[in-house]
Amino acid sequence: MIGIMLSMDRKEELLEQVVEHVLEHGLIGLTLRPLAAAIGTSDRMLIYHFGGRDELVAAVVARTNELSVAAIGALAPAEDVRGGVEALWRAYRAEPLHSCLQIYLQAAATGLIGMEPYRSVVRETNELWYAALRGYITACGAPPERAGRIATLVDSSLFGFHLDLAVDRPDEVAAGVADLAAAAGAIAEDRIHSII
Amino acid sequence: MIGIMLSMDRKEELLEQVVEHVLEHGLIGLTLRPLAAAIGTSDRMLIYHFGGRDELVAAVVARTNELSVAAIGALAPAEDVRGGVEALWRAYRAEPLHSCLQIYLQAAATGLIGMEPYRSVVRETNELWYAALRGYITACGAPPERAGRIATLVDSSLFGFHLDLAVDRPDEVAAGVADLAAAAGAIAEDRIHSII
DNA sequence: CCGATCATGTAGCGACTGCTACATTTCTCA
DNA sequence: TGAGAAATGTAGCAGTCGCTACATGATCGG
Repeated sequence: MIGIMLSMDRKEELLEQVVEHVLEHGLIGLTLRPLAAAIGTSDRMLIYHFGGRDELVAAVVARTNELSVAAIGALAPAEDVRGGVEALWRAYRAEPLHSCLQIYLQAAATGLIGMEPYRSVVRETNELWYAALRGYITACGAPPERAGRIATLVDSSLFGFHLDLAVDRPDEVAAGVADLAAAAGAIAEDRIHSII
Repeated sequence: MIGIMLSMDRKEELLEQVVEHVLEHGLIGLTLRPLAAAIGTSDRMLIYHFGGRDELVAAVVARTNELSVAAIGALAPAEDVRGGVEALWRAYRAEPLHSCLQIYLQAAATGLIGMEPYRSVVRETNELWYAALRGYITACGAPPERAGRIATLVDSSLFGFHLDLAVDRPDEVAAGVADLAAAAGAIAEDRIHSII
């Protein structure tokens, strides 16, 4: 029993180190031997504890998603939806969310072409992440019947901004986020008709 | 001279086949031998004509971006910006833009972790793509002084929707696009203050 | 028709991949 | 304390990677 407990601890300890390494060096092109050497173990042990590369990758993606969800959970609700969107955007640009979203991006891009286990694990993480985002939007005062609609708009757009910001145009994105926040606020307060 | 012409034609011919294969099977994990076998040549010849795997990948990303820009260029301008955003969204979901954007996503995700040639070629394609999008927004009646702001908002958000649509929630995205189109229209007509 | 350049086939190199067989050490618990 | 399980080290397997040396067709201008 204690042996099992200890082995679980060892696996958990390895996972934390692997996640730390992946957050810094990326998920695409990850291979066992360089990874193992970087965290002071061997490919032999990674396979022993996780069962194979696929399971290790799935565990990493799931864990980084947990970190993302926890980061949203730790975010203090803003006064209104518009302030919430801006607070979300600040969180997107800070750690740990910034690096976690990059991992998600790499997993999603790989999963889009059907590669497992990326495809499956990304689908699973999406539900948890979307629920967390919808919860935060609701906590910011969005009416529950429109929280899902707002969360979808904000989720997609902020992720697009995140990618654009990382790739190019670091300045012009700010205005876009402000516009998005204004639109989300208008939807929340049912003033969306004024812009339609 | 004719020999050179023929060799250029051969390289171009190979590139078209490679792009066709990549559009279908993805960019991440692309390797020379299976690719060559699929299009009826050998890794030896791909390296001979392109110089190496990196140059081949860069050529593929640049070419798919050209296809994307051409698709935007072939898009008839809408009556207003709001209609333009919805027309863009329809184009995003149809070929060839749908597959081209998936290639861009994979290249961007790989370039984000610093891997060359992805990082460099994605940066180069971004400028052409952004210019094409801004041009279309302008053609739809956006005032030039706000076309860049609108294009950034629309580009980031629609790409986020594209990713979300491919991964999950195919239904709930429609309302988000409509909201985005409304917001873009409001910005274009300087009615954005009404929602701020 | 001949030399030269281009194009392609053949074979293989060294490195790396995930993974495994086997032996060994370390630890736990009766 | 000793038996058994868990954890780890060592060595290597079969496969794939990008790439290249070498030889051979193919095609051209002179």
